[in-house]
Amino acid sequence: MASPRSQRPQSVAEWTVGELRALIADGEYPPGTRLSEEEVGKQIGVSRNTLREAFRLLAHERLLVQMHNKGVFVRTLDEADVEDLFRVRRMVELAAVRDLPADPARLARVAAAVAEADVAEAQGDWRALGSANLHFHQAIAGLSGSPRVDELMERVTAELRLAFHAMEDPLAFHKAYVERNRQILALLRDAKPEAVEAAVGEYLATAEKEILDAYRTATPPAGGQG
Amino acid sequence: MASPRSQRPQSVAEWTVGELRALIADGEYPPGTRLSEEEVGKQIGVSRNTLREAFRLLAHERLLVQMHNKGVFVRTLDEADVEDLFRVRRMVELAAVRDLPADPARLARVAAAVAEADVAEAQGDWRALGSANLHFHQAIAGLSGSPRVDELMERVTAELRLAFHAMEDPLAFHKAYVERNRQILALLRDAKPEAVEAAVGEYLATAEKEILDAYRTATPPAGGQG
DNA sequence: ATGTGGGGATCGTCCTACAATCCAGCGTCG
DNA sequence: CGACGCTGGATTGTAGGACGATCCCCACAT
Repeated sequence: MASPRSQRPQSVAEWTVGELRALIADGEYPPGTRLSEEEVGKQIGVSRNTLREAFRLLAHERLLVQMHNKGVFVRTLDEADVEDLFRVRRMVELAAVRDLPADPARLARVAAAVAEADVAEAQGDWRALGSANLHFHQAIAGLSGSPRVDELMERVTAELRLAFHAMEDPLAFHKAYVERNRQILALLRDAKPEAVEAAVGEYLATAEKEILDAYRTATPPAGGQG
Repeated sequence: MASPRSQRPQSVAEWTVGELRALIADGEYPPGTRLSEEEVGKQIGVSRNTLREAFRLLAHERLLVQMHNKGVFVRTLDEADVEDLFRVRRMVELAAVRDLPADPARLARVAAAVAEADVAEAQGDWRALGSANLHFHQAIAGLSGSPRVDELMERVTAELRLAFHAMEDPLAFHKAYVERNRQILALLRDAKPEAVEAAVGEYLATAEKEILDAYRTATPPAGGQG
């Protein structure tokens, strides 16, 4: 029944978490959607118990919000959320590039993300392009070599993806950053920490502004859920 | 039945999470302990379903580890964990004091933590003293004014607490940092960012070294748990 | 000493049950 | 005609039972 997007689920509950995460990221369940336990359970083929375990986890990751006796909803980010997410990104990404590791092999993941973006751009797939860009920045954060930072960044990007759905022209939005990321990679290869830090900082400022502008332009859907 | 350490549980599952967190932090369930679903469920008075929701959450927070078909165990930190935790602390705490907010009112929480430590030290309660010290550093991180950083730091300190149980003389260990924290508070009040950053950095280096030394001295309990 | 095969215990998952709560629709009353 | 309040249906929150799968311990045989 469920799509074969999964890996090798060690447990049904874990698999369910991944499945839901993917469904949310892909916009199958857009922000604001109410996820009925019975319905979703039937749809992806797990019991209510297992599903509730997954819901609780994803709520903890801020991808869902649980409203007592009313159900769980896909999270809708507000401006404060976006600002906070970028605050965290600044902290994480700038710290990562500030103390650059001597090991250039670590740049492989960064380079891979750039290549991924090229493919996605060629295909005009904005969702894949957005993912590629996020992967790029996960790789940047990954330069710190910290498992916990990696996990944090994964959560941050997952949340940020929720904001993408608010963009008017996602393809154009994401396209603008491909070149920028390529330049950052070049600076990383040249081992110029200050230049990298400046470039990443500038990137983050621009992206934040652009997303916030989109938020302020769009009619606030009013449906308060927090 | 369960102790009145809880707050205002919006749901039993949530309350259970808090309860377990407290039991682990207090050393009631020391690292390595196996938590039987049936046993714990009976003990704190929740059904197995609810308990499993809580377990899954705490495993996600790295306070527990779930081993397939073998049960959940209280996490045991290894050296790499401690190093990573301090890596994150450096990133978070140094970033927080680097961009100091002009608002001195934010220092209230920091000051409160110092006072808390004084009380705990006077009473010779090492657990309370350890908590106070952690609260101090949560307050430091809180200077960033980011909800997500706050949450991250809460998780980091919860994990770090697991390491405290490995210390030989916890009271002496924690005592050493009270004065240090008081000095940091003074520097914060004087609004001397560089000095604060240096002091916090030095603090972290010392604490990390001390904990790691304790780990290397203690006989490695060998019980690998994933 | 080593290998093998139960047997018991626990986990993982699903299912059912039921009180608590919310929501929509409807009727009553001002 | 609009506001209020009630009832009924639907959904959540939690408990509890069922059952296969898996692991661990131990007796037993080689």
